[in-house]
Amino acid sequence: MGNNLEKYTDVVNCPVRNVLDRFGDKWSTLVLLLLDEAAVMRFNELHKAINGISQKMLAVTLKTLEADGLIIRTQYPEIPPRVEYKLSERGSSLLPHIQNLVKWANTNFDAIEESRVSYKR
Amino acid sequence: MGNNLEKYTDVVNCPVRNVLDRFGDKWSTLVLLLLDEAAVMRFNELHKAINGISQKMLAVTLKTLEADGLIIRTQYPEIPPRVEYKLSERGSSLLPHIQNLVKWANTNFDAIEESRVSYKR
DNA sequence: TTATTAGCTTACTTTTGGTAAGTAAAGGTA
DNA sequence: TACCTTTACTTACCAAAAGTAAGCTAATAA
Repeated sequence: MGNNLEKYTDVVNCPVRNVLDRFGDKWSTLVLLLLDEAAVMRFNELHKAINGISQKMLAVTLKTLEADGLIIRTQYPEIPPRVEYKLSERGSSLLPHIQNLVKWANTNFDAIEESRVSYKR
Repeated sequence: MGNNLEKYTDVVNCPVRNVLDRFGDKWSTLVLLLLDEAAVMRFNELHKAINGISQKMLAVTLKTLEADGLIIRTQYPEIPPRVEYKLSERGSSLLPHIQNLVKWANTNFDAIEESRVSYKR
């Protein structure tokens, strides 16, 4: 009863779940990785850089990342509008962990693919 | 053109995306964390431990984790059946990275919640 | 008049997750 | 004999979430 499994099993109120869900989606980590390399990027730059994302999903992704304080949005009062996105400190502190997952995924990709193929047979 | 953004932007063929998608779902990390603590667990133990998962989703989750070689399924020829799940070496090698994300989520949870609230206003 | 930028809106499709029921096999109970 | 239990699932169906494509907006410059 008093063990530490409890902290995972209450899915609804779990802080971890609550946070990880936000960048466990299809695009968020991609945006974070790109901003880590590019310092600042504009909306259309990101849109061109991420092959296959729609404008709507990019807008939604940027908005939730901003709401969570992981990226900073700077808007310039110009016409046509100019908006720049960059990592916040909080976002930068998350990035090493994502990079580690990326490294893990890269080193284990081939073996996992093999497992998947042989699992089907 | 020869920069290293390319390795992220081709979403369809991206090995990272391909791998991370598999445990970026609703339940997989939860199962991995539980197996890390418990060494071995049976189907119904997991079902009881994870508040809110359906039998179907647990079965699907365990199957894909097994297909990727992250967990090992051992079946005993008894009636009623007994099936035990445990982490594989590959699964164990992934776990520290997940734990790091969990730690990050826990330390940043309060601040992120605040950001979310003030973002709405 | 058209292009530009950073979106928003609408309608639609796809993917994911959830519910409820059923199945198998052997043994125990009435 | 009929039926109830347990375990580890599978199946059929349904709802919700995520994603897509296309069109709309603003103000200005070419």
